[in-house]
Amino acid sequence: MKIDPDNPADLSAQIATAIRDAIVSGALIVGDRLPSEAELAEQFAVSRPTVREALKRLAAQSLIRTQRGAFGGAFINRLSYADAHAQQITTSTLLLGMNDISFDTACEARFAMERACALLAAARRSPDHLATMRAEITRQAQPGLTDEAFCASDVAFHRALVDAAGNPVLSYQLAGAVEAMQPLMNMITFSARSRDAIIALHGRIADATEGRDGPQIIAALEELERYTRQLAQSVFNARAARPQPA
Amino acid sequence: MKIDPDNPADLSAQIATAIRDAIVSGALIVGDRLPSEAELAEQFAVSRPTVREALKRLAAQSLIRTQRGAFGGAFINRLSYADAHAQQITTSTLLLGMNDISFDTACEARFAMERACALLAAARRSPDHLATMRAEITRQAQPGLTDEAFCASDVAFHRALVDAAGNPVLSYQLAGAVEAMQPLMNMITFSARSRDAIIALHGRIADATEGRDGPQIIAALEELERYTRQLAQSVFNARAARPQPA
DNA sequence: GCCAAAGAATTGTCAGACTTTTAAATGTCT
DNA sequence: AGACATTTAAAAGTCTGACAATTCTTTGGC
Repeated sequence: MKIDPDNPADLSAQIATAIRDAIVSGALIVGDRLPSEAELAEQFAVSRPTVREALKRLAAQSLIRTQRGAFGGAFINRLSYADAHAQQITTSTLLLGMNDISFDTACEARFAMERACALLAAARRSPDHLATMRAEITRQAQPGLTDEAFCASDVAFHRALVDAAGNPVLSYQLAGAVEAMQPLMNMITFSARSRDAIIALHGRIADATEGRDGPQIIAALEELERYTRQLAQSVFNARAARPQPA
Repeated sequence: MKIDPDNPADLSAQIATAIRDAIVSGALIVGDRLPSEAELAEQFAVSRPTVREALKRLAAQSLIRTQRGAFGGAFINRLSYADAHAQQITTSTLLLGMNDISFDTACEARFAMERACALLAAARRSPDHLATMRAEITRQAQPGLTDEAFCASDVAFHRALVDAAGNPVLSYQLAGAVEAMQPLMNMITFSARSRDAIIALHGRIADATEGRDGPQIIAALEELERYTRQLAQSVFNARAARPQPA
């Protein structure tokens, strides 16, 4: 592992890249301990703060974890599903928030991916997943629920459907698509009538999942996508008609 | 933006979280300049190295970019598709590499998501996407091609299909699924016969895309998934029968 | 008016010191 | 001998102060 002092890029970035490459290539494996900061500083011929900046870069991506004290140090971290999930969601949320992506585009992607889970979910759903879905539907029907809580429950419902597919990789990939939509969905005000419509569709999805009827899940999801896009459209129209001054 | 000095977590982590939250919540928007390191150090009542470690964490996630010189500093970065892609691929690759996920699980997820693009790709494909697909098929048929180059072309082919769906969010989400499979696929040795079979299926996919026949794309993808899993199975069986000593 | 040089702001890097945490090693008592 | 307290050493976490490199602005000269 070497770095080039003449490279215009930050030394800390170079060191981080060198170590990251070693991890991705398999030269460093989960549980391995990196040399101490002082040793790394010596190896790369840089100062300890520079090494530390590099390590913080890796820590930000959950690639390493550090432990203080004797026999502490930096250890190669097993990237857990939870960590990957979290990163995926942050990245997706920022991507959607910063690049004026239309609601339609995001919505289309999200439902296209969710429909991909339908057949697997129909085949593999457990009573547990069904129970979660039913529970969230019940919650969504509660009268005093804020829009934000309604959205959160909506996400939980759909995550249960995705998890029912029984494929952790799929769950991880979908997390970004489903959860990153939440801030966009939060912009919508859900009237009692629109809530009823959504809850009815959720009911259809839950029924179809219980009956292991994949195509029916897909049909309901398609309808839900249509309805969601229409709802968003009307919100945007209303907003355009009455431009809110700051 | 405040931090808690009594919190056992690193100060740099706390500062990074505080700034990240400000970005995600929209308090800081693209192009904004953060205060200089010295000013941040004063605001948070920590030293400059600590602030720098926090900034490096954010830089690792492409949330900020720094610029030297007068009127330089740290600026909120627009998270580009390219950056998001790259992060997605690294995360997915590591997740797959570190968690002994079975080939079948990864393969299932990847094809489930790719099939989700089929209908959109059929509706929206441009001549450009078709040309890329055909070109990659031609490359795959070349005799002297290494297994690695074959895999790379395979990825390029599938990415063209995904891009044909004309939804950048979908392309971004799929990037992880498709590209992260590559290291796993590289473990397979492709005989001339298996290459022919794959190329034939790629041909079917290209034809169906040209003919805007979504269901046919899905059917071909399903067959490709079956064939890929069978191929991997035979490789693993062969390996199990003749355990390679180190 | 244009070009070159000086100046100032800001990040990048270094050296050294001190603090805090942690686990191993050692010692002590029952 | 075994259990518990104490010491010790290694390592990350943090701070201070300094200097180098970079880059924009301003000023001076022509």
